[in-house]
Order: sequence, then structure tokens, then C-alpha cells
Amino acid sequence: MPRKSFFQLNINKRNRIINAGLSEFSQYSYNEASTNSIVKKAYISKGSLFKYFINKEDLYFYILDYVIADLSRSLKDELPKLKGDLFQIVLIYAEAEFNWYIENTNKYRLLKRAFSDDNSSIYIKTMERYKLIGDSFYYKILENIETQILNWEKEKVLNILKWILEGLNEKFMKEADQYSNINDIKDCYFNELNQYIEMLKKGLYK
Amino acid sequence: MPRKSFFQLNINKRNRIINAGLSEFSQYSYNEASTNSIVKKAYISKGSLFKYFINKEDLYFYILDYVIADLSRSLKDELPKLKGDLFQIVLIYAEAEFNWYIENTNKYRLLKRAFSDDNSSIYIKTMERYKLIGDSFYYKILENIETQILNWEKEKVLNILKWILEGLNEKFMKEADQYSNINDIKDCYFNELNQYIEMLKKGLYK
DNA sequence: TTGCATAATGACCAGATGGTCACTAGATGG
DNA sequence: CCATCTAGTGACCATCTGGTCATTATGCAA
Repeated sequence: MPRKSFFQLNINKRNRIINAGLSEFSQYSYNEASTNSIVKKAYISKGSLFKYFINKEDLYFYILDYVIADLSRSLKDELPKLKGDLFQIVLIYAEAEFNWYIENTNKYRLLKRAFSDDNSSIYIKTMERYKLIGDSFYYKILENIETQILNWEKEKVLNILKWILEGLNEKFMKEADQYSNINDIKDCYFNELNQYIEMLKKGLYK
Repeated sequence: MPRKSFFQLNINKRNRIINAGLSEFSQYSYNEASTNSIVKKAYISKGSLFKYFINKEDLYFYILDYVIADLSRSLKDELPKLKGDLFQIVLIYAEAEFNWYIENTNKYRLLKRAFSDDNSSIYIKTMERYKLIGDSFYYKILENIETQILNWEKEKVLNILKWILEGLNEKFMKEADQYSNINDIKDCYFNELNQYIEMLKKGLYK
């Protein structure tokens, strides 16, 4: 947790530090990210940074918490909309998640980096810290959905859906800069996702 | 490419260097991997390493080439076995790939690291170098398979299959150390993969 | 204006990095 | 036994890292 002094800062400066951290940690892995670079981006001195945060790790997890809280809030706002059968709910959920990603590309990259397994010591600490979260938001939303209509083990169905969402998200986030209009890519994504869901429901064979 | 002197080394020493590189680059990202550490693992001096290789990047790509060649050879050996419809072929291919992974876990980790998008400069160079490979082996094998039986756009079917394979591979590679017998995990994997394929063929709905 | 408390600074530290190069040990040929 | 050569060495270099701390700047009360 940041030191008291950090929260006594005026909002402007605090945001400059947060944005500097976001920028650095979304571009570089934890070890490759440089506190010197963060300090420059935030227009503060090295000494100040370590007056506000205990150390680099403290800063990192503050930023990560911040991003996760932001995403969680965004997704929770969508909860009331989640109605219908499993696939309708997945569609709504995935669309909300992707919309947030495409509007917060650097936060998306930071999350992707933070939770992609590279068995570094910071990754292990990250897993410890967020063992409750991770997949669990996705599974929690879906676990109470009626599944009598399903022909298969629920866990496996959710896995398939999760892997397809991950693959599709990554595919579109890679192509993101090719779209001039942000709504174009959202439409495109949603359209393609719909197709995949149809394929899954009806089976791939004729 | 390594310098001539590297290939004049006796096999023992050459292998020590290759294994040291494999170990280091599978544990750490390119930037975090240390030539000092590689040198220690290989029981050679720092000066020697840079007599054999132009620089760290040269060493890295030699190791990466080596691993890719190894996997390619392994998969090519399986080519004659690839018979039947799309799903049978995917099953055989995936099994071969997974078997190689589980028998070469550090090479698997190295490949995963090398080809996971982190837009670092080494990643960009890696993409340049291997633009032909990447997914293409997977798609190349499957592109000539008859698909009249399919109800959907072939590319999308291949995507779904690819994403499920990736997800399943990662899931099992993470759990790998929980299995005492290597054949247990292979059986488990193959069994679960079969289920997913069945689900895809017949559709998730009742 | 003075005195004091707190905030901000950047030179500095020890340690690590990729890479070099003057040197040495050992083999080879005469 | 010497002379020559070359493969191997590790101290060394510049540069970077996360983190510290004596010094300075700032704001405020009296």
C-alpha cells in the first residue's frame, strides 16, 4: 500500500504518477519496467517516488489494484443486463469486457502481462494476491445459470467458451490499430463472436 | 549465426552451452536472461561465449532455431499418420504436439515465451524471423483437408480448434508436475481432448 | 520578517548487465 | 627444447538498476 503521503498529494500529481505507472507497466514486464522512467514520465523526482511508495513492488500492486478495480466496476455495471440463457449471458458479458479493453488498451496490456504465467517471482506474488479473482469473476457469473439445456459437463462448456473468448479478444486487440473508428471494431467483434456462439450451439458438422 | 569456432567445439561442450541457454531462456525472458548465468551453467568463461556467438541475440536465436527445428522434426514424423477427417487429424496432430511438450517442458516454456506477444524489440525481431512459421504449420496441415462436411466457414472452425488446443495445452502443462507418471498425463490429455472434439462436432445444446 | 516543519530533490550507492581485450596455458611442428 | 599459434580466460568497462539521504525549497504561523 502506498504511504500516507501519496494520498495527501493533489489529484493532478497523483494521476500523473498513476498514468506514468500504467504506461510503463503496460509496455514492459515488471522487471524490465524502470522506476527512473516512471519518475521522468510523472515529472517527479526519484526521491519523491520512494516517499510515496515503499518500493517498486508497492507501486506495481497499487497500479494493478487500480486497474482491476476499474475493470470490476465496469463489469459490475453490466450485471443487471445479464439475462437469458448461458450463451446470451456470455455474449453480453464478453461484449462488455471487450468494450472496456478497446477503450483501455494499455490497461488491457497491463492485465495480460500481469496474469500471463511466466513463473517469475512477481507472477507468483500476483497469483497469491489475486487468487480469489482471476477466472473467478467469469465463472462466478456463469455458475448459477441454468444448464439443463446443455448436453455436456458444465465446466467443460465454460472452458470452451473461455478459451474462445480469450482467443478472440487477443486477435482483435492485435488488430485494433487497423480500425479508424472504435465502433467499427466493436461491431466487428460482436458480429464474429455471435458466429462462434452459433457454431458452438449447433455443432460444427452439417 | 554462431561463429565458426562454435561448430569446431567438441559435442560435449557444445551441448553444455545449448543446455545452459535452453535452461536460462526457458526460465527468463530474453531481457531478464543473463549471459553471466549461462556462462556459469555451461562451465565456460564469459570471453569464450562471445568468441562463439556474436552477441546475446545471436545466441538466443541459435537456441530458438534449435528448439523449433526439434519440434518441427517431431511433428513431421507424424505427418504420415494424419489420416481421416478434419477432427481425426486434429486429434492426431494435437496429441503429437502435446507429447513433445510434456517430454520437453523447458523447450515448451521457451517457445511459449518467445511467441507470446509483449511487443518488446526481441519479440518484433522474432516475428520477422519466423513470419513463415508460427501458426502456419497448424494451418498448413489442415488447409487441404476436405471440409464439405463442415457447416461453417473453414477458417473459423480452425480458429476454434486452435484456441481450444492452446487452452488445453496450457492447462495441462500447468498441472504437469502433479502427475507422477508421464503416461498418465498423456492419457488424461487425450481423453479430455476427445471430449472437446465430440462437443464441437455435435453442438453444445441437447 | 523570522523560525520552523515538512516536501521535494538528485547526487550517490552497491549490484547487475552485455560485451571487450590484454593476457595465459597448452598444443603443435621443427 | 624452443618458437609459434590459437583457444580460453576473467578483470575490466560503460551503463543501467532499485533505493537512500543529506541538502534544499516551500508553506505557514507568529
